[in-house]
Amino acid sequence: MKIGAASRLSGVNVETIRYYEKRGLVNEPDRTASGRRLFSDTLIAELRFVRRCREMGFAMNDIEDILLTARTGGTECREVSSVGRRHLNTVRNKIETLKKLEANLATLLDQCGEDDQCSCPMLDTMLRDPLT
Amino acid sequence: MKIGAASRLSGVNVETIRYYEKRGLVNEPDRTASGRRLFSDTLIAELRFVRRCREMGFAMNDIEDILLTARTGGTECREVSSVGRRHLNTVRNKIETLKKLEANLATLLDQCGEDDQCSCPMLDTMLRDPLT
DNA sequence: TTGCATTCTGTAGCCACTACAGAATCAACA
DNA sequence: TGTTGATTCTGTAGTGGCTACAGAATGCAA
Repeated sequence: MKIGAASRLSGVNVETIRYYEKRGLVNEPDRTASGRRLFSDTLIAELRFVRRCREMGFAMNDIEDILLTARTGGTECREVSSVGRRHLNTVRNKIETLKKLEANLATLLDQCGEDDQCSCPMLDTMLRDPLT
Repeated sequence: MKIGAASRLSGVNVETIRYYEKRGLVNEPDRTASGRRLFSDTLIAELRFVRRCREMGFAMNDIEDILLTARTGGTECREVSSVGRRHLNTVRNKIETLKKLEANLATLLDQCGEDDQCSCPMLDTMLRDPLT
């Protein structure tokens, strides 16, 4: 099938598919005589897999590693799950950072309240105090 | 003071200071006869403010808006705090997204366990199932 | 055959920096 | 005064993960 159908089936944007190909993330598809890409079911599955990994927040390098592992040595669990655990850590750290940020922001906004003040406590604080 | 000292005092990287200037985020500093930048205390304060906003995750456009408001009309609370509330929403959404992601990842990794399997459940799942 | 949809390649833009190259200037010391 | 090393200067290119074009070619239906 051609790239439009591949895009619909895999959920990956047409431009993004070409980008993945150029980046060497997925294999190059065959071509028609006139140069149009022809996608096999295998390739579609790979695209879908990449999309899911991206939705899980994996970096392209990680996905590349996983795909290489999957293509060459079968699906070696230890290899793959170590990438996964590393990523899970990153995600948890991000959540922690964002939670602190949320708390800080909420505190600042609380000071602002509803009233129509001339000077903004949030602005004042950020101009003056060190924040955690 | 020169850019190195300004960087130490404001906590903003030297290259980043020049970048902010080029972007028009902060005002252009005076120069020595030989072209070196000379930073006033006001400019240092502005840089520090920008750093704090960035640490809170504000986008440069938002910071630009806030600084413009602060420079022209004083510190109008409504203006500033609406930017703040918008940003707080963004942060909360991000946290929610990441939490779902964390749950998904943890589930997948649980299936993998400690054993030395030949096929990886995490990989299998991502190749096959739609994820929430 | 006309006209629209799809696809092609290649390039540039997004964000918020960071990392250089290569030149100039400055400050301290012999 | 000469020299060394630190700092600063401008400008450009790279990062990640796309997205958005331009301009050409091809495919397909009325």
